[in-house]
Amino acid sequence: MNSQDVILGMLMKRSLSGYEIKQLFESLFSYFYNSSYGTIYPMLHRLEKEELITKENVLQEGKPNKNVYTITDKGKSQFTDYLLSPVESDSVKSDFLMRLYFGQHVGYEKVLSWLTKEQVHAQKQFDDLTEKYALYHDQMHPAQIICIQIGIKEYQAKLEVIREGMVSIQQCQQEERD
Amino acid sequence: MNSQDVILGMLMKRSLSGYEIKQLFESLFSYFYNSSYGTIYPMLHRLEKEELITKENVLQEGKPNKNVYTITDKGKSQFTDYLLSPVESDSVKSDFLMRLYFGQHVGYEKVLSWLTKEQVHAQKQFDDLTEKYALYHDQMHPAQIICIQIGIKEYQAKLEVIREGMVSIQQCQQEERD
DNA sequence: ATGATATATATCGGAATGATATATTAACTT
DNA sequence: AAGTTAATATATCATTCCGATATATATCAT
Repeated sequence: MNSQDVILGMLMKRSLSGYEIKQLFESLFSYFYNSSYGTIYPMLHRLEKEELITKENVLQEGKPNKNVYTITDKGKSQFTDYLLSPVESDSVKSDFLMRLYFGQHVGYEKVLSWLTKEQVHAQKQFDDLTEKYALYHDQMHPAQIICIQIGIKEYQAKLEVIREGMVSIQQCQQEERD
Repeated sequence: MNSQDVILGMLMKRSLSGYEIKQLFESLFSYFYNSSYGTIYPMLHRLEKEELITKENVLQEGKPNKNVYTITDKGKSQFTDYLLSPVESDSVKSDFLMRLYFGQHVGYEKVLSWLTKEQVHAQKQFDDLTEKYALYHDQMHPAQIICIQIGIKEYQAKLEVIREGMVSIQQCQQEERD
C-alpha cells in the first residue's frame, strides 16, 4: 500500500483535485492514512503519465482554477489488483506513546501535560468519528462500518486508559510531596 | 520524533548493537514505532560522527563480533531536549483499515479473509503485550504502565469489533445467496 | 558437505515527509 | 484605497525513511 493505491481508491468514487485529495486525507482518512502535498502532486503527475488517471482543467468562480483528475479503466484495474494483493502490516509512529515509554526521564508534571494534550486530541477524533458514523452509517458498506467502528472503539479505549492513568500519575505526584 | 530520538532513548537504559536495536524495535517497540536496518545503521554512524554515541567492538564466542554503542553526555542531553520539545502528531498507515474502507469494490469473501488474518495478528499482539505486562508491570514506571495499557486496551477493542464485524459480513453473505 | 537458521553489518534505489515558494481570490481592517 | 489575513490551489526540494539486497560468521540438522 502506498499513496498511489489510496489516491486511486479515492478517485473510484468521484473525480478530485489535488487539493480536495489533501482535504480527504486530513478529514476522514487521517486515522488510517495521511499524505502531504509533496507526495500528492508528484504522484498525480506520475499517475497521469502512466495513464491511470486523466487531467481536466476546471474554471471556478471566486476561487483559483483547479486540475480535476479522473480515474481511467486502466487505473480501475490497477486499483483492483491492489485490493487482491496480500495485506501489508501496519506501520505506526506514535510520538505520544514513545514519550510515555521514556517517561521515567522527565517529571510527573511533564507526563501529565502529555496525557492532557492527548486526551483533548483523542476526544476530538472520537467525537468526529462518532458524528460521521451517526450521519452516514445507513449509507455505508458493511466493511466501511467495521472500519469506522474500529476507530471509534480504539479511541474510546485510549481515552479510558488516559483518564485512569492521569489519576495514578497524580497519586505518584502526591506521594512525592510527602 | 525520528529514529535518532528513539535510538538514543533505547541507549539511555543500556548499551546496544545495531542488531539488538532492531530486535527491540520488533519486539516491545513495534506497536508504537519501527525502523529497518536501512535506517538504523546509517543513523548509528551519524550519531557516532556527531559524538552523541561511542562505538566499541566486542568479540563474541560462537557468534560474529558486534559493535556496541554507548550514549555520551552530549547524547543524553540531546535526548532530554527531545523529551521537552512539543509532542508531534501520530502517523498511522494501516493497509488493513484502508482495505476495509474500500471493501465495497471486492466480495464479502475477501473482506472476511482480511478480518480473519487481522484477528490472528491482533490476538498475537494482545497476548504478547498482556504477557509482558504480567511479567514486568511491578518493575515498570507509572508512565510506562499507561503506555502498555493503551496498547492492550486498543487491541482488545479492535478484536471485539472484528468479532462482531465477521458475523455481520457473514449475514450479508447469506442474504446474497437467497 | 549442504542447507537452514541466527547473528551481525552495510548499502542503495525509490518513496515519503516537512518545509517552503508561488499565485489567485475573498474578506476583513485601518 | 491600501494592506493584511485566510482559503484555495499547485509545485518543488532537501532530508529522511523503507524495503530489498548483499555480505560474512557461526551453529545445527540431515
